[in-house]
Amino acid sequence: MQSLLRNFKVVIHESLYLKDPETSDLGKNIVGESILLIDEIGFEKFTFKKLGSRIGSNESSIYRYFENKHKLLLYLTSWYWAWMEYKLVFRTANLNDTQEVLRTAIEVLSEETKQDSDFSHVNEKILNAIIISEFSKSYLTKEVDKENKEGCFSIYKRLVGRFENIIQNAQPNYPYVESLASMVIEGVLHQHYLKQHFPSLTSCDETTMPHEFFTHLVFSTLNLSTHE
Amino acid sequence: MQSLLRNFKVVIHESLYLKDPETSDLGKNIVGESILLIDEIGFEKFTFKKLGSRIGSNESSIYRYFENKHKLLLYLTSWYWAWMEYKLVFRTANLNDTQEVLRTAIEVLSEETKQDSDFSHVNEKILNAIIISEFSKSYLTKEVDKENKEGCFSIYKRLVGRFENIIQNAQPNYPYVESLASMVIEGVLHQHYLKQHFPSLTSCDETTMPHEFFTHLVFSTLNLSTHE
DNA sequence: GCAATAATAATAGTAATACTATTAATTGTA
DNA sequence: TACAATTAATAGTATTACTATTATTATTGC
Repeated sequence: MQSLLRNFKVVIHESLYLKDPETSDLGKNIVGESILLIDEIGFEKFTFKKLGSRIGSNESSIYRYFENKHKLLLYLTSWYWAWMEYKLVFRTANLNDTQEVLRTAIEVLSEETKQDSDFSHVNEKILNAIIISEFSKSYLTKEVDKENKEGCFSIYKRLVGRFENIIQNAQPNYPYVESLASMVIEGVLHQHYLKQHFPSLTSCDETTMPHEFFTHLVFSTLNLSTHE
Repeated sequence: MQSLLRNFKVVIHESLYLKDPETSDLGKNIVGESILLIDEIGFEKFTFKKLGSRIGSNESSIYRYFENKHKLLLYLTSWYWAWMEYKLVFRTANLNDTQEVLRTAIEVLSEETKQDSDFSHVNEKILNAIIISEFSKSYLTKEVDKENKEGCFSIYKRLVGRFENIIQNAQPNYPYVESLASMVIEGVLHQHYLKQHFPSLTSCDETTMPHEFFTHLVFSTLNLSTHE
């Protein structure tokens, strides 16, 4: 997988940037370091000025790549979901059994990113961490409908759509595919967050992984046995 | 219920305010109008200055009640969850069957607030709307652990705890109560948001209510029949 | 009814944010 | 070498998120 990922280039909707950050060292640096800085100080306190001084570059140079920090967040989240989609498709590719596909999909969606796969300027482990705490902020805004029309969330929606298909294939009669798919993808992030900050509100800990909870949930909701 | 609610006074942890807004007209006005203003322009663009000019009062006067806008949001969300807890307890009070209690609880948690119950300065319908789009922002911050220790989220945690008990009573063997409870409460808000802004990602629409999806989900996960 | 006290309003001021605009310096490429 | 594109540096603006001070208005205690 490592080597395959080396050839993986994320295609991000061009309304999310002014200049494609993949086309220059500065651009890659902006993306790579913004992930680390957002993780350290949180999105609210993150500014282009701070990022500039961190990468030894100027505030205004960053503005040539991204309109503002919100668009940068949209870029990073799109990157993450494109990467997740890639993992999902790859890991379920050669499976024949629809239930096996479903089980694997839930695993891919809910597993922690253990280590930086290190095929690019992006640290996926830390990107995963900021998705858990910042993703919601990318769409819980007053501009959501406008940005949605512009295609800012298309990668995420495509991923949810893929997961919907996987669910539907495993259980063609289930009537709430869309809600189940979106709830699991969002719920996984939420459970990871609770594990870190509100342990009393989750059953997930060192011994119980989110994926166990979600596998049980989805399979019993779909009236399928988990073979466990 | 209307008349009972008239006697209902929400007790909010005092670390969330500098001066209890319930003790003056200005305070009540701050709370009441902040809900409307946040709903109109969104939490990011909401400022005490704008609120001040809206209520014909001064910015600095608002600072005597709330340390900053984040604390005000914590106050409003606590108020909402306290009100929800009240509705939950009240509506499940005289039910004997544990499954009936569970069904009702899911209904209370996932139903839309249809109209302002008008027993206070708070418009619950609009408060419900801002909870859907702003609640996550109250805890997805770098200060979450510190504020959690101070008790800022205790009402919410208590509500989740109550729902956990309801689930556990209906099915004592279920191993993921905490996660199921927290996921449903959060998931309800998420499905409502999707319904408004990403209809393709949810099965909920004019004819299908979130509560149907969640009832089916919870009952099948707990291996209980829904009698439907 | 008056004084004391508390609450509110008005004003001013600060550091930081979220940008935009202009010009200068550097680098790549034909 | 030249000229185009990129990046850096500087400056500037309006707004935000406050704090501090003083003035005014209400409330309550005696």
